[in-house]
Amino acid sequence: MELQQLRYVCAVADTGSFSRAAERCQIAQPSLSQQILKLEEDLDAKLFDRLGRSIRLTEAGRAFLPHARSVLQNVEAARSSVAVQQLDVRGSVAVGVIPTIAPYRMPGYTARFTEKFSQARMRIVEDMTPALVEGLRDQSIDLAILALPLRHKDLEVIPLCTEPVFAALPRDHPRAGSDSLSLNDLRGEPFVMLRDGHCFRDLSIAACSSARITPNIAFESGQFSSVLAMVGAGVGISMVPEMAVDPGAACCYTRLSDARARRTIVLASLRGRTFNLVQNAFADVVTAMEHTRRHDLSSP
Amino acid sequence: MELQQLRYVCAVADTGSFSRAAERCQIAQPSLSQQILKLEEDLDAKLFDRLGRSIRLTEAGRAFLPHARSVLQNVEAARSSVAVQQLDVRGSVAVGVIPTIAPYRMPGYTARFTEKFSQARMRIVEDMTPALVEGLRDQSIDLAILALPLRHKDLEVIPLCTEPVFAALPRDHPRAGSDSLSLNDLRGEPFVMLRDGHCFRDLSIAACSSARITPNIAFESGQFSSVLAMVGAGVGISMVPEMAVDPGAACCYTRLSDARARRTIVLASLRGRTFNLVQNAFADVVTAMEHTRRHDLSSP
DNA sequence: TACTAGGTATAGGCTTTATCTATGGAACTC
DNA sequence: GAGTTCCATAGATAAAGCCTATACCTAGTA
Repeated sequence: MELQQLRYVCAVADTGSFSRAAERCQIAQPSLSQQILKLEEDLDAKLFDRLGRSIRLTEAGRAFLPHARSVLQNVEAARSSVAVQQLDVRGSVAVGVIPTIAPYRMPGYTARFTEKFSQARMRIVEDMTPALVEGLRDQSIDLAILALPLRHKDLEVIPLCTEPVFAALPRDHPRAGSDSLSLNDLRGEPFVMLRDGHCFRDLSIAACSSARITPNIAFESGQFSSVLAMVGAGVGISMVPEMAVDPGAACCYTRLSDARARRTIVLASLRGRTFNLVQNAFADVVTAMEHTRRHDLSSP
Repeated sequence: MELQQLRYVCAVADTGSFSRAAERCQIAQPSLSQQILKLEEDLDAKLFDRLGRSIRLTEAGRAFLPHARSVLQNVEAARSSVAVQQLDVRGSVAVGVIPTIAPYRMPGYTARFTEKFSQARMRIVEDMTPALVEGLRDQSIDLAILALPLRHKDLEVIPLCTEPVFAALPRDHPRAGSDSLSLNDLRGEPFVMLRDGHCFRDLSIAACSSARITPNIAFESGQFSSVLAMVGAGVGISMVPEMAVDPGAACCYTRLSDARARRTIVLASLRGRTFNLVQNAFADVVTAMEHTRRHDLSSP
């Protein structure tokens, strides 16, 4: 049984004639005849009585016809369900973001995105990198904004920006106000760091390692605002990415010259995944905003 | 979109793998891959994400899948609706019969038929030939039992029996008790005849014409029982087919030797029509019973 | 790193089949 | 009785489905 055959049956039932049905179906009459015969053979039942000039449904035909119509309607429903889904601006997107980016970027992303897609359902998950990677894999989140390095080959990343890392020093620190600073200059200082699990902690420690420093960690916190507060209180020094630099905190910031003192933010997704309209749009917003930011910074 | 493609999609969704789906569908994996790709192209949407080893439905796929399953179920429903209809012993049959046969044969037919098909719905229409022919054409009746001649090329007839015609004479008629009689012997007698419209009236008049008689019609009635009663009362003579011969009536019967004095009963149906199980069974019962009757009459 | 295994996409050939044109045959019309 | 209409049949052609072989990719492993 083929869908074409069902279309032909319906056409014959509607027009009451093989010839007119063939015309409506845009095929030659013998082709339609053959397909009807083939279907009848397949079903082992005649569907039409050929009574000279007129064609009439047999009882089997009357039993079959509503099902045939139903199948064809269903096929159209299947087709349009996909089309609607493809264009649906009410789709949903789940975005993961690490805590050391979330407060600085997500408000801007979501505001811009919601302007254009007010009907979309958006879910934001703030968690650390391993949880987000897992989320991408099990598709509980669609996109993630996080920092390199990422050594998962099943993920696809789009670079968003690379930002310098700044040393955060108490205002009364001897090096406060320096034009330039490297980690080597901070050897032996007590460090305030993010808690274990934060990728920026790993980045910081890796940068220290490159500078042959084993940091002496005096305090740990889960967020930069606490870190900066502790630095301002003189507990130690720290490193923060540019976006976390807060002039309101009682710290001095100096850009670190170390090659490793850079953080690259990326938009990550599962390699090979397909996205809906809303998900693609969110990704577009994020990349466009970061592109604009680079442009704004470099031009003036 | 083809039904095969829908089967493949369901198989992939069920097994989570193109290879296993191909195995289940009894085809080579590339063939299945091609068909899925073709469908995706047709729908202009990816249905599956190929993520290395595992396959997952996209959102479009999730939207599409239930419709695909529904279509396939519907196709099966269509197929089985025909199969059930073909085998349904609860089908219906409408049988037309002319009044000059009905009382003599229908009781036997229906009794035998109902024995085997107690669940069938049977409708019996007793009317004269033109109405029955019209009924066959508009399919308000499926089969008709009537007498030749029938010169409608759109009808198909199966002969059931050919019976002699008897002269019915009052018991005190001079020719009553004759071994042999022809219409010529009855020239000038007053005739009792069926009313206009009955085909046996036409047959009777045609037989008279062949014998060069223009019957003088003294009385007309709608049924043989009245005819015979009038004959017995001496109103006139008449002609009746063998099955109408009633020893209980006050008549003498003598077989007419005229070549035209014969009635052929047939089972008629619309040429090219298709019958359900019950209709075929009724036709079988009728022909079998008439065949048996001929056999019973000829053998002893 | 290289190699194997598991899985999908691509390429090329073969076979089936849906469609076409031309024609036959039956029934209806003028 | 010729012409028309309509469905079925026959033979040819072109498309499409399926096959085998193979390339390609990822993941796991020596």
